[in-house]
Amino acid sequence: MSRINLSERVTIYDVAAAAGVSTATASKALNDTGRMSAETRDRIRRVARELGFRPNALARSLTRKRSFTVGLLTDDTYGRFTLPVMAGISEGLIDHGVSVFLCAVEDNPALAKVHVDAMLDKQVDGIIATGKRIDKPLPVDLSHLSVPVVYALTAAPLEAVTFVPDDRQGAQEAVDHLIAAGRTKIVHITGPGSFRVVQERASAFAETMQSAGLPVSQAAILQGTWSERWGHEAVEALWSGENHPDGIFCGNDQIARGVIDALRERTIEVPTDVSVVGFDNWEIVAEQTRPPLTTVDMNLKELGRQAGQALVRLVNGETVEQGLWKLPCMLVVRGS
Amino acid sequence: MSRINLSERVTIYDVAAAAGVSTATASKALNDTGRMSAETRDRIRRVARELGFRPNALARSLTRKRSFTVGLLTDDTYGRFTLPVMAGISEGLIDHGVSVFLCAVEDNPALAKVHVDAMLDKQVDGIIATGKRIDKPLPVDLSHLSVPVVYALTAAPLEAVTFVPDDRQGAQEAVDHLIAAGRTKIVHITGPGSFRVVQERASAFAETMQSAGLPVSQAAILQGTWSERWGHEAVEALWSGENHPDGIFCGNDQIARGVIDALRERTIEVPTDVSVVGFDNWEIVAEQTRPPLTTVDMNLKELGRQAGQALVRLVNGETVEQGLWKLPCMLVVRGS
DNA sequence: TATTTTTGAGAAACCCTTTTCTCAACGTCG
DNA sequence: CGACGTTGAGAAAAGGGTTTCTCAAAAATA
Repeated sequence: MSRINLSERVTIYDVAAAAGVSTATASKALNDTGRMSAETRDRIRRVARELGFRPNALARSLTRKRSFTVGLLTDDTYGRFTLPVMAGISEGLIDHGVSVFLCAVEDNPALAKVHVDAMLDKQVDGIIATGKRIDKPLPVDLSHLSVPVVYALTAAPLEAVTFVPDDRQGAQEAVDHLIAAGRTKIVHITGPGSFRVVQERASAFAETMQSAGLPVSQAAILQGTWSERWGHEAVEALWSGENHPDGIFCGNDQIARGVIDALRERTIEVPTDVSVVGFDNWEIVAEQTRPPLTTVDMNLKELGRQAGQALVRLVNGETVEQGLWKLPCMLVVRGS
Repeated sequence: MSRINLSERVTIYDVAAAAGVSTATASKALNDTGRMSAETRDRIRRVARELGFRPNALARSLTRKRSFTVGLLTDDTYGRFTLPVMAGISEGLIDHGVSVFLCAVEDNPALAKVHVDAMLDKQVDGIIATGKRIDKPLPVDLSHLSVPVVYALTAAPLEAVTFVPDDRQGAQEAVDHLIAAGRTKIVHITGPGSFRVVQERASAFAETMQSAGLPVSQAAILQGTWSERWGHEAVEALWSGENHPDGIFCGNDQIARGVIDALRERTIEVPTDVSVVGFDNWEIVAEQTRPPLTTVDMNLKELGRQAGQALVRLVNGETVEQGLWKLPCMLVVRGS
């Protein structure tokens, strides 16, 4: 009945005792459930506030069978894409009172299993898997868990709920921007063909050119590495022949940086002679080029936020349409 | 006494029933506490394994008053330094069965408070604060919490336990490397003086030069921005006068990149004519320069790991020496 | 053989909150 | 004035473990 609380932490027993009611009544007052007079409710709330009562989430989770906690699995420890996604997830979920367990698993299946088991033991309500590439899965199978799973920026089973940037739409916006600027001889300098995003952006490039009635040969798509050096080399190659392009759509910002530098070395004016558009909006690169780089932003933070909210909906028993959610990219127009 | 378990999850009641013992005995068998015959203990364990029993960490934490969970607060959502630190923390703690709550707080004090309160409600055993600069604190005061706090790569109260890279030692190794390569006219091209790391690396540069008996004027330290462009400009400035340096220690890898590019434009050979050393070991930059960049690695992952382990010690009631722990940097020798 | 000690295991309390059920008091209606 | 619906609040169980205490049986000692 009455308990003596020796620890410093204020419990609902303390609140109930101070307000002269039972813990049942106190709980109902604080959660705005049950029936009681308005005065009682207010009094309990006031007492709770004065005592600085904060419910123990562990005990609450135990009865509610909801921990308001989710797990976030990532295989990326160095990349620049994961951090904004994770930040978006964290931000989007804290609004719902949900906390996020961070689990860095590298490419280690054993480590991944340890993390997943630990999360499950801690009764997470759901799991978000995220990574560095949309065409490589995490080193653990999450498809038969007892909790819902959402994927963001990583490879996933077909029937899963997955969020990725809309590379096609982003590429299309980039090319449309070049065309709108009056460019007609446009090439695409991009990364290794083994990346899915390279395929997507390249085919969107080709399609957009065609629908604009512009010629697009296979030679207009140059695959290399994700490096400034490759941007340099590609420009060398292009300008060693005749027929120079007047617009260049680059597969990422680093390549674009190399392209712009190479053009300047050749005293070709950007954007007067040639327009350049990048991809990623990696501000540390895009804002430092001369002129500043026009590029495509993938809205990764928003992507993370949406992934988090989708998971909350699943946890609440609502349905979320399965499959690939492609979130729009946004063209950031700067000076190039 | 006997309970019927309708949910799919296996509880200790199920184990106890299947083994024909009480939950008290089952608990003791599984935790290797209490007294019982070896046969009983083995039998209970075997049954638990067969049933796939995994204890509910929530229930366990409630009685043990240890949640095996810590909070990780960061104000960095884009930087490249935080992710390895976080990964190190996560890795170092999972070995102790500890999970990590990720909280991205930007520079928002209200958001930070929400996160801290949520963590405390969830009974975290401790908190790690991490950020992007060692001279800027997080937007929340963590100094009077009921749980221990450890700081990593962020500004902290003097009496706190804090982990940062040893910038002085790193700078010293860089300069020593240049001296060992026979360089005598060495300059330091670095970032804005408002950064503490700039001060530290610069003064270590000066001291190392002096102890080697080499002249070091104030003009040998050039402060600018953390950009390739500044590396370019600095080289322009240096080579516009007489008396060119034969060794350059750069404040970060981007500056070094700019320096190397500018030198190549002037057909100055690296490392034949001039040796260049960077700082950060940002592989995406350092491995792409021509030649690949010799640079200082801050061992951020290890730093995170140590911060996590220090927190575990504090949580266990062990003492950890207060103050600034400066963890050694490591020179990565490549081609420059 | 009688007494003490050790051993093995279970009953019950506890951790903190939520939730269902019960119940007295009160007001309303016929 | 008796039957009945409301209202306000509490008792108790539940959630899944851990831990302290108790106690009978077995073993050791006298």
